[in-house]
Amino acid sequence: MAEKRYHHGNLKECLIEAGIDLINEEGEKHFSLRRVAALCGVTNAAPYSHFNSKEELLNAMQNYVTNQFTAELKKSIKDEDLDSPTAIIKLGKCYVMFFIRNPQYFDFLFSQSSVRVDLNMNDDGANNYPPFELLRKLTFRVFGKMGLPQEEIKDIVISEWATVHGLAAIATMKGISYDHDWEQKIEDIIVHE
Amino acid sequence: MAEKRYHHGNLKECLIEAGIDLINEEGEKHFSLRRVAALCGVTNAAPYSHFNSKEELLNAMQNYVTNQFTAELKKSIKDEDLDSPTAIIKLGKCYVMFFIRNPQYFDFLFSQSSVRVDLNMNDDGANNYPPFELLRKLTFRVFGKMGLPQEEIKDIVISEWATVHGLAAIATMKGISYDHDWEQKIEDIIVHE
DNA sequence: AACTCTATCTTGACAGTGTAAAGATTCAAG
DNA sequence: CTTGAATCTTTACACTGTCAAGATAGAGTT
Repeated sequence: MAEKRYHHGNLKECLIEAGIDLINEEGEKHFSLRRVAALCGVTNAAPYSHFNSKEELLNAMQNYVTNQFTAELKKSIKDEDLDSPTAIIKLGKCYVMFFIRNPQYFDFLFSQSSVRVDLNMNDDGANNYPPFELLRKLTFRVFGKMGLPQEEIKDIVISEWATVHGLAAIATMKGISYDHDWEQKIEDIIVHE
Repeated sequence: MAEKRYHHGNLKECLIEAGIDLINEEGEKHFSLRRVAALCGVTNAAPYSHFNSKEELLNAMQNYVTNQFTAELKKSIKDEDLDSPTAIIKLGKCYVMFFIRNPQYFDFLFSQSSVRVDLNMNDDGANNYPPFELLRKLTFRVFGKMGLPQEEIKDIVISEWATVHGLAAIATMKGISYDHDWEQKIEDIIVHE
C-alpha cells in the first residue's frame, strides 16, 4: 500500500499504462480521463500537468503499443536470413498474429490514428510508420537481390501490407466466426502470392 | 421553412440521414445524439421514441451506409460476365474506390462494427455481411467453373477480401501520402495475384 | 361528432464527461 | 533558507447519454 503523497512521482507513465489496461479490460468505449486518473490515485485535472488533452494521452498510449508491436516484429525476423523471402513471411505472420493475440489493439491503433506513411517511397522513410518501414526495407532487400525493378517492388510492398493489414482487420472483427487455425492459414495465404 | 409541428412526421429517417451528414462534415468525434436531434429540429429526448440508445441510432446509420455500399458493389458487376475473373476485379476495385471516395465511412463502418461473417463458409451465408457475400458467391462461381477445389477457393475468398479491405484501410489513413492514381494501382495489385 | 388510445415529442433532471482557472503542495536550485 | 517551477487539488462550466413525467396530436371506434 503506497502511502498517499501529493506528488505521484511517476504519473505520466502510470497514466499511459493504466489507460492501456483500461482499454484492454473495458474497451475504448468506457475509457475516460477521469477514470484513468482515478486508477492512478489522482484527481480530475492532474493529467493536464502531463498532457494537454485527452487526445494527447491517447496518442501517447498508441505510441506505447506501437513500440511494443514494432519490437515483436523485429524479434520475429531476428534469426532469419534477411535476404530470403521466408523472412517476409515471418514478418507478415507476426503482423497478423499480434492483433489476433490482442484484438482490442487493432481498432485502438488504427481507428482515427496518426499513422504516417509515404507510399511513394521517395524519401528515406525516416518518419514513416515503423512497422511499415520494417516491411518496406525487408521487401526491397529481398526482391532487390532478385533483380526486380523498383517500381514493381513498390507495388509488392503495398500489396503485402494490404494483405496482412486486411487479414488482421478481418480476424479481429467481432462478428467473425472461424474454426481453423489462423496461424497456419495466414501462412498459406501469404505464401500463395 | 417547414412549419413547426409537434409531430415531425419522418423523424426516424431524418435522424439517420442527419447523423450521417454530421459524420461526413465533422467526423464521428463530434457526433452526439443531442446535435442530431437539433439538426432535425427536435429536442433532447425525441430520438428515444425511435431508438433505445445512441448505439442503436449508430447501428441504423451503419446499415444505411452499408446498403448504399452494397448497391454500388452490385452495380459494378451488373454488365459483367459473371463467369469471368474480370468481374472479381471490377468488384474489388469498386470495394476500394468506394472508401477512397468516402474516407470517413471506413472507420465509421468497421471500427467497433457489427459485421457478421462465417469464414468457414459452411452455411448458406444468409446472415453474412452482404459485401462479403457478394465477393464469396462471385468467387465460387468463377473459380468453381475453373475446377478448383472448394478448400482452395475458400482461401482465395479470404485472401481477396483481405487485399481489398486492407487497401481500403491503407488508402483512407489520414497520414498517407500517395501521388499516383489509386484506381489504376489498385487494379494492378489485384490483377497481379 | 365525441371519445379514447397510442405514438410521438417536450420538459426537466441526473450522473458522467473534457477542460479551464485558481490555489495548494512539494521539490530542487540558488 | 528562499525562491521558483513543477505537480497536484479544488472548483466550476458546458456538454453528453439517458430516464421519468407530462403534453400533444393523429387514428380508430363508437
